[in-house]
Amino acid sequence: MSIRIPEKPGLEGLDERWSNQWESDKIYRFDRSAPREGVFSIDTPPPTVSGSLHVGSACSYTHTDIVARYRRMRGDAVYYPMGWDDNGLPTERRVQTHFGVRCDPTLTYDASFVPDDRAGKLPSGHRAVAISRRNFLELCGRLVAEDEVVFERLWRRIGLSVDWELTYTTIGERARRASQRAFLRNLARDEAYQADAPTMWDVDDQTAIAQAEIEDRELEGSYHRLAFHRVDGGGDVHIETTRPELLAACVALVAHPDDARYQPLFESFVRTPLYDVEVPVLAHRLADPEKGSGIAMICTFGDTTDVVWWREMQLPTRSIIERNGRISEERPEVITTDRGRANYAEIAGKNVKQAQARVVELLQATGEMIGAAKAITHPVKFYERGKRPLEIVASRQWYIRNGGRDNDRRAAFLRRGEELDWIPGYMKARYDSWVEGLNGDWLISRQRYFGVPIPVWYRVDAHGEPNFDDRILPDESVLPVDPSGETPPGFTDAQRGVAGGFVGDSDVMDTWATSSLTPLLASYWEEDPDLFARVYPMDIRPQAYEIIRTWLFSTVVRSHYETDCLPWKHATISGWVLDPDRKKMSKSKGNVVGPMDWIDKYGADALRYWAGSARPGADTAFEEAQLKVGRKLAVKVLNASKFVLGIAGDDSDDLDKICEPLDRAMCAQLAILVDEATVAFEAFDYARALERTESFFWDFCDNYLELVKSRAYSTGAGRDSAAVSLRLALNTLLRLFAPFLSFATEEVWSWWQ
RNA sequence: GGGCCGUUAGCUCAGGGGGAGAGCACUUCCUUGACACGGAAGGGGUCGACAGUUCAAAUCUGUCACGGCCCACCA
Repeated sequence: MSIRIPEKPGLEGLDERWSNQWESDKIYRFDRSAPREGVFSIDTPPPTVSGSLHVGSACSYTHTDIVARYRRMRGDAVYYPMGWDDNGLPTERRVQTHFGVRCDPTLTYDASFVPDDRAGKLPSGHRAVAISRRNFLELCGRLVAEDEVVFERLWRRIGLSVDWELTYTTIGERARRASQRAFLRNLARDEAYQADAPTMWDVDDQTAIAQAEIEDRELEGSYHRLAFHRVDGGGDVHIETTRPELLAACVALVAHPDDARYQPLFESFVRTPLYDVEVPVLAHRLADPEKGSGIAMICTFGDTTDVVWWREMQLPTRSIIERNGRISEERPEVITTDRGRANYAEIAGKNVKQAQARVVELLQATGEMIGAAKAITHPVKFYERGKRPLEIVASRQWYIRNGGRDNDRRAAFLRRGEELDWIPGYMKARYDSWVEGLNGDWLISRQRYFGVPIPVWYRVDAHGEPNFDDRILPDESVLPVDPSGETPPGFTDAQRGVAGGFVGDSDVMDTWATSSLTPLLASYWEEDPDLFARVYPMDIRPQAYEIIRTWLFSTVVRSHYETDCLPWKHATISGWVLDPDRKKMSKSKGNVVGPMDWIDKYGADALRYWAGSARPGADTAFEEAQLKVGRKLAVKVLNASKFVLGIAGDDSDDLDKICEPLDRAMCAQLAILVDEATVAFEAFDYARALERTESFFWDFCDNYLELVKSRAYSTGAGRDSAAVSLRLALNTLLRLFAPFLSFATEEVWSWWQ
């Protein structure tokens, strides 16, 4: 044994040195011979690489690393992969702004295309260059490759003990293959299906959106009171609406069956203002007598209640909003009067806002709007990344059954939630309320480009029309496929889009449809059965609470279908990192704190310490002061270790030499600490383990070390007792600290071993 | 409308039936040979409010208030 202790130990350079050493020694490689019961496997969240890196990411990934390091010290073979979520709309958007391009799938590939790297810095008037789908996808791939390098550098720097041979991306070939394979199996088992139905639609991104991606925002709006005219000449019926621009899409009025005011009108007809279309007055339980005038107009489609009414009462479809958010140029056929046509021409081609303003002017001019608009604020549905309210558009989409329309499945998924060990336990309530509140199946198709293609072709009939019920599916062995570029078996490319030929499904799957497979993907499902059996189902899913309804739930759904079990035993849910003013950090607010600068200033251990003090599930404010405390602690560990090893570096570990009462008392306390920390770690309460260890350690330094100093410098049995005790304490404390202060403890270990 | 979490020192938070705690900040002092990126001493709180259970409540129960969040509704 040789002890080489630096004259003046310091933290400078430890992060770089040890993270490089760990990688070159490959000490975090998974042991593929470990039996399942000796494995601890982690379904690492693949970070969205186009997202911003802030200390929140560093914090939650450190939590998982703390757990991983603890399990490894307990003797487990830790399976700790890393994925990159590069698939999806965030990347497309970044490519669009970064390179100043937009995808036009009608263009052909231009191999000589060179993007303008300065485009992102050009003035906003700069027009996006239209490029082919393939060119666009190439740029996506190029940008995410750069992003992934930045992420990996950060993860290594904060000391994540990831097995860097186990990386995957959600757009990579393995992910596309797994995602398409899982989809085809869902389809074969009737867990996936296609339907032409009204769906929530983002008019800017021009794609359908799933319920899980929708959020409410409070918006200014106003009630407009409109006069419908009774066909029997009995006068007017007044309704109130926040969306007068949809008047041309009105298909009925509706009131509650028990509402005496409107009972005489049920089954009679009224004429719409401006357009003179006759619509029925109907009764339905969902009509609320308390709202507005108690009678509402049903439009196809103003909100989700309209969809319910439309479906349950089998009303006609009279859509006027196009996929781009503008009023259709094509007038509904039912508008036949001259003034109806003229009034429609006034709004055709306008966007929703413009159309609303014009409709109100027209209504005021005809006197069919009663009084002034009443300003209100009301919740409006938005795509969570969107800028304009969602519209409801009828379109053909793919769905996966998630219990939203099926009580047996819903109950099965609620039971899966019961089976799962939630940390902290109260996070389960979010899962339950989400599953209980589902109002439809999971819409997985997106009318976008940078995603996993839906692996389906359709036969084209003799008239040249695709028959969406006549599907051609690829064999699993040829996956992944791109139906937009590849030809189904038995066809030639010349038959694409022609009568008797085929067309490829042009949609891609939503990114959650692929990331819901991370436990399968990371475990090499169907690719390495031996490995899969050793690591799946996995032990933990670490993630943030805000994606319980998306990532966690959808993963439970997919694993339930594919492997008939939970994908993991425990879900460790981390909180948010807030800025020092307790506001959520977000790029748009400009309050994002980047981790690298802080690591440069205080060291990775300081950041790990700060992260380790955050309790599972709790929001944490970013505090520079805590980094200073962490740094101070790491320095203290180095100095105390230098002292202990300076005295007892060459002593034995013969515990029988511990004879002094003071030493024995300290060792007894140490044993209690180990028990407490172990219990805490086993329950994933790393913050408590850290707090107990830290508290013991400072007391150890300030009191025990001072008391024992003179004896330790002397000779005889008392000195030996002190020396052996010091070695034991240091050895133990280094282990307890190692999951947190991984660099400082590794440094000390290297002096000693 | 239903639900979850929180409210303890100036700040960040731990504790969880019987002494009100830690770190930071603040005050005073100490270049003692592991460490000045250190150490010693100290001031500072009716533990959100009210009621109940109990010999005893910051801690358990209930009600309420405030803050944050989730779900539903959203004409």
